[in-house]
Amino acid sequence: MYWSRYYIPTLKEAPSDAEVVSHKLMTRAGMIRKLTAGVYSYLPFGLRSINKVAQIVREEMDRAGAMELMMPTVQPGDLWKESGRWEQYGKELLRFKDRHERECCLGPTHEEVITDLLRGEVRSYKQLPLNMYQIQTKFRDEIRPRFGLMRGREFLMKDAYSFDRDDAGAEASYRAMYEAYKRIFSRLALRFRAVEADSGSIGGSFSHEFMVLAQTGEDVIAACTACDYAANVERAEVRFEGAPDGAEQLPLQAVDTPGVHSIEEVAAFLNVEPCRIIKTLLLSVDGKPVAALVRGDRELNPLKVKNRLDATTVEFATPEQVAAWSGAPVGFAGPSGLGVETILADLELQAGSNWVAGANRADTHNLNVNLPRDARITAYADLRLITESDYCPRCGAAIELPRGIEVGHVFKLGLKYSKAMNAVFLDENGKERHMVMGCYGIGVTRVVAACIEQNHDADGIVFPPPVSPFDVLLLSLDGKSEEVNAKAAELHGLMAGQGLDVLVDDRDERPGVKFKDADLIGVPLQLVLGSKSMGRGVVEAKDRRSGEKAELSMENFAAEFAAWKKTVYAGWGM
RNA sequence: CGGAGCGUGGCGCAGCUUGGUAGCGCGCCUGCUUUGGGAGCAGGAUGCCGGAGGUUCGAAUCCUCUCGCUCCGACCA
Repeated sequence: MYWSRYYIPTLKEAPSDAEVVSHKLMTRAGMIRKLTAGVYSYLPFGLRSINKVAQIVREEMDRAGAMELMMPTVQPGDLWKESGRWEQYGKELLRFKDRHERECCLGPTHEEVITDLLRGEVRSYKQLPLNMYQIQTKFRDEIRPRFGLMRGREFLMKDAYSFDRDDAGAEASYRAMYEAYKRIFSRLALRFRAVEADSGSIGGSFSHEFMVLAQTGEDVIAACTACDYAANVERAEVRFEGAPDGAEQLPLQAVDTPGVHSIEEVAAFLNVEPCRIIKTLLLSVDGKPVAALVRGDRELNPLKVKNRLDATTVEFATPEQVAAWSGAPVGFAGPSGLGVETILADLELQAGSNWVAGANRADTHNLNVNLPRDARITAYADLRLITESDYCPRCGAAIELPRGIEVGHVFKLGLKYSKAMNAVFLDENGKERHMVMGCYGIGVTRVVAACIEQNHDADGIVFPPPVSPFDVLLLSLDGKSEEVNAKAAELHGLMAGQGLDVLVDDRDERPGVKFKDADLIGVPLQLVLGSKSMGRGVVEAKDRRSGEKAELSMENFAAEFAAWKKTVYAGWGM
């Protein structure tokens, strides 16, 4: 490919609405253009990268025994009513009516369609297991699209669905996908981690997320420094095995704390450490009041409350609810005498004594609160967010909290959809049974964005070779020289003959422009051909990642290029 | 959804406070020179100043409405 006939509209400046580095660089490198909030056109250069990722995904899905199909983007509302998600899914589901006033939606995911498809086809256990996938445009009307391709409304996703006879089969399908995902992200030369995750709104019991590690990630991972335990902090277990401190229980004492609301204010006013205070969070769990107690220096993980109570919604109480339930304004709720039926306390609170807590009365706190004596605790449970000072729940080693970008998610769906939509088959005994399902997603366009978040420098994108739109960028300086042009064509043909995608920058531009653009667009292997180096019989080579330069002799180019390429790829762990 | 901000040639911005008929840098086109890390000179093209309404002799500028975009928040006991 010759740049003079290709379209890569590079920009010196990023548009002012681009905030994150992948969005800026993808725009500047001529990969994408925004059409409207969260919706992008993929330009030729960007699409090549997307297609490279998609191809690797495809190969590994096929290898794992999944079959590619393609389902519709426009889906009938009736199907979603059948699964119950027409009501559940909320505004992210873009709904509209067709000319016959029939309710429709744009597919944010395809459980309903695939379940509907296979329930009409699969009759016998002999036809199972099945795993089908597609690589297709999804639309999710996000509350707030942002970060370019990282959280768009329209994006390209690979979604796979497995159907099995029983739990053991479903487990095998899940493991196969988990392994396929590890292969995929390894092949893409990304630094990633598979983490335990909450299963979220799609449903199912547990799941794993695949996180591309990057400082700019929206998710925080709790990762063990010793074993391979890793979990989304939303899910990460916190072990507490401390014994009661055995201190003498002092009498409960109310003190005036006028206008003292927050933990920091209480700590300062009463001159106690935040870790000696009980934070009482009032929550509305499926509309009912629940109190959750954690140590003052800790943060509640609402998801743990949700899972503990097997609830569907957990929200922080409004100031009005706080007043009604605790009998005091916000800032003075406490466990003793609290008129809320369900009071959960974090494990850490079981061990301590003589706590400071709100008194459920305006401008008043209690000293020497001892939970067994002064409060009615429904249950002690792991309720809080993990911190860097906690230890691995598996092996006890130190925990670190790197950030990541979720690029893949594997779920066990169980019978959720097969029951709701009556997807059944006949087993060996002629008995009707529900298919056991799993679903597995990879955000293809997000993989490209996440890849750039992870791999860039001050000059631009630093593509890992498997994700790069082209394998080699050959800068042809001195484009007016017949000799240089002929040599460029020769090298292009030679490398293309090795199966490489080669881009030759033959534009009528000054060398500086070409160098800058080369670094910006991030092709991993850069070759420079100009009168100067030609005179010495060499081609200059630069590893975009390390910046290291080499010289390849023209006489022995094929061999020297192959060797150089190998060392560059080795730097990527390939 | 709540809060804040921004819409002016392709991109980045100034002009708006104090109304007088639009400007800068980059990019683009032509020519000459230049050619190893975003060249120089000369010439040139490109704006319904987001849209609608209003005030005014006159609106990019003031007022009202509207559309679009961006950011922040949704951990507070």
